[in-house]
Amino acid sequence: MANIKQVAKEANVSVATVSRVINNKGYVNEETRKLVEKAIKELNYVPNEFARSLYKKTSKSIGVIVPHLNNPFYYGVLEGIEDLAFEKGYKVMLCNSAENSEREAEYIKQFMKYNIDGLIIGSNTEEIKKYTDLNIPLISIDRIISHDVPSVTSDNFGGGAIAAKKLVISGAKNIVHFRGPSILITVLERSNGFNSYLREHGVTCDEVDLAFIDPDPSLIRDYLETHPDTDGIFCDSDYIAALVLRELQLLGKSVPKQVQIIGYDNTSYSQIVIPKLTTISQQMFDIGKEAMEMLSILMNKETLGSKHHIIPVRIIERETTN
Amino acid sequence: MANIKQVAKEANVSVATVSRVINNKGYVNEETRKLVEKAIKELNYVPNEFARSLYKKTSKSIGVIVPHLNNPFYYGVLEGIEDLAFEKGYKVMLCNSAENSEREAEYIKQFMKYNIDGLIIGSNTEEIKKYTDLNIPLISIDRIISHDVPSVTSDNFGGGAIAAKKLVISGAKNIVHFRGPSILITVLERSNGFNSYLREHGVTCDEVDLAFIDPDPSLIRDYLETHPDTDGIFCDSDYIAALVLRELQLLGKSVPKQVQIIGYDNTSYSQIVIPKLTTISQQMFDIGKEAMEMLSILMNKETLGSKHHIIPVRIIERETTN
DNA sequence: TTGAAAGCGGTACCAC
DNA sequence: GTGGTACCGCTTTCAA
Repeated sequence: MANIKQVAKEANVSVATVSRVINNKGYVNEETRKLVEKAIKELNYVPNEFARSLYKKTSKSIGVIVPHLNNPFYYGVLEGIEDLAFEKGYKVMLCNSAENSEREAEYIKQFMKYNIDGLIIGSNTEEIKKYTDLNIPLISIDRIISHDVPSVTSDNFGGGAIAAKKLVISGAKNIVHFRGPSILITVLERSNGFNSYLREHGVTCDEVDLAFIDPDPSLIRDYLETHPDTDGIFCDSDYIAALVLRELQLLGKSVPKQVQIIGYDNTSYSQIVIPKLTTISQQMFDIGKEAMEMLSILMNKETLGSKHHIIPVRIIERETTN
Repeated sequence: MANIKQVAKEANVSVATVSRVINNKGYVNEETRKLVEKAIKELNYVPNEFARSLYKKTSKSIGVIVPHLNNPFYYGVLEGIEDLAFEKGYKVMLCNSAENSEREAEYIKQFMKYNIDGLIIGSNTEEIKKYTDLNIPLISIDRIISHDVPSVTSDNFGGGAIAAKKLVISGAKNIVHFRGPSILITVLERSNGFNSYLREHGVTCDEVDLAFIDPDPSLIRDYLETHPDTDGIFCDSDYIAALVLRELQLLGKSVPKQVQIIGYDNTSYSQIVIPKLTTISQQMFDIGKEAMEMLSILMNKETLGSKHHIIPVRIIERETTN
């Protein structure tokens, strides 16, 4: 691998001049520039980012922490982040914390060794202080971890409310919410939105907590068997909704005639089942993009207009509701 | 951020000694070590990896190029890679080429700026030379790109053959293969395995090419409508299989009585439909892990026992076959 | 067992 | 416009 010195020698100039050329900075004669560029090409020279970063104390890279990878939500968010980061010239160092606190800590340490310029967190494992102590620009996604830490979240409350509204308007009376794990703030927000609309309209509802990863179908079956009059179901993911639909069909229920279902996320699950799922669509890509946009503002030492951005959701009506 | 000098000052020793302590290398008095460790703790010191890499010309990081992210196969492979990489102390720089050659080239340039120690490619966009010219340890996943480049692939030929065998034994006569795009070598290998078993047993089959991302259901419907006697279907992904199942059900066909279906990948799609899909399971995680294992051998300048590893597949019989 | 110092590959200031 | 050079933070000889 050629270095700047060799290029300088080849072009018969000093390293300072080469540096000016590759950074497009300061005065350099057109002739000289041509010479240098020729040398660069000939030697196949690529500037060493370590040396550069060592001096500049910035790395043009950011860290992203997500709790899993096998989940369309984080997946989409990640794509949004990566897309804009690439455009802005930032590298993404990915940490899949796998819900493991030690793993996450080790990753953060690595991140710091690499002088990351900013961090996007979508994780529940650590206390806020661990992140703020890092003293670098910080954006939280999917939940607000503190008033001070800027965030991009999906409108979970609104999503719950929209689902409730649809179910109520369509005439459901006996409603159940198959939620994600209720330790998650996002799950609670959705619940709150869902319940508050129902309460206002004099409807009550049951709640069943399920894991997002590998939810246990027997919990669903048990509930449905013991509550045969259920006629409206809200699920915190399309995957759960597909599982619910499956159990209902095995029980001989007709959807949406006897029971209506609303899923969440608008993933491909919602389109491969019969009938296709009505679902709440989160703009994952937009969440990621917005987070990167805000982080980049912070990294440029500018200030954010508003700190907490909420990305709207919308209902996609398909065939599991009337 | 504290640096080595400050630590040295705090501990009243030279930077050389600090370096010896953090690297656990060379002689250092037990007393002095304690002193240094105390200073490190007090100043919350983390060695700067840029400076270190600059000197050592190695980065303890690898590059991984995948053609997409929204695909359970690459997803699983990535997890396998990441898992072992983390264990071995390597950072993973991810490139989602998004099937875009320019994007990939830009990423490779970035990788080189960061002195990656090795590269894992699972991409079809570039010619081999582009990769081998990099002159760093290289592993190809999912396909063999050249005799010289070590690879880890899934037993696609075997997967096709197993599916064919199952269908033939279960009595299917009019068989169709809903494939991925036939420009992909993996798709062709599966086809070859599938067809060669069928040929040996005197059965022919049709082939319909579909996109892996967003396959068009109307192509499936058209085929099924014009070939009502179809009784055995092999699909190159569970997602395609789920779509096929959906169309069959809409046409009033009973599965597996009238038509049998075999999917591919053993993803969650296979478990949410009724009936559950029989499918061919690829060990994505193992593929990733094996690739990282081989790469790490190469990076340690050791030589590989065998160059091309084929990871076996297995059939998971569920409810769409007899 | 420890320290001084050269050097890894760049950047940017200061002279000319 | 261009070149010399100190310096970024760390590793590793070499000498003491």
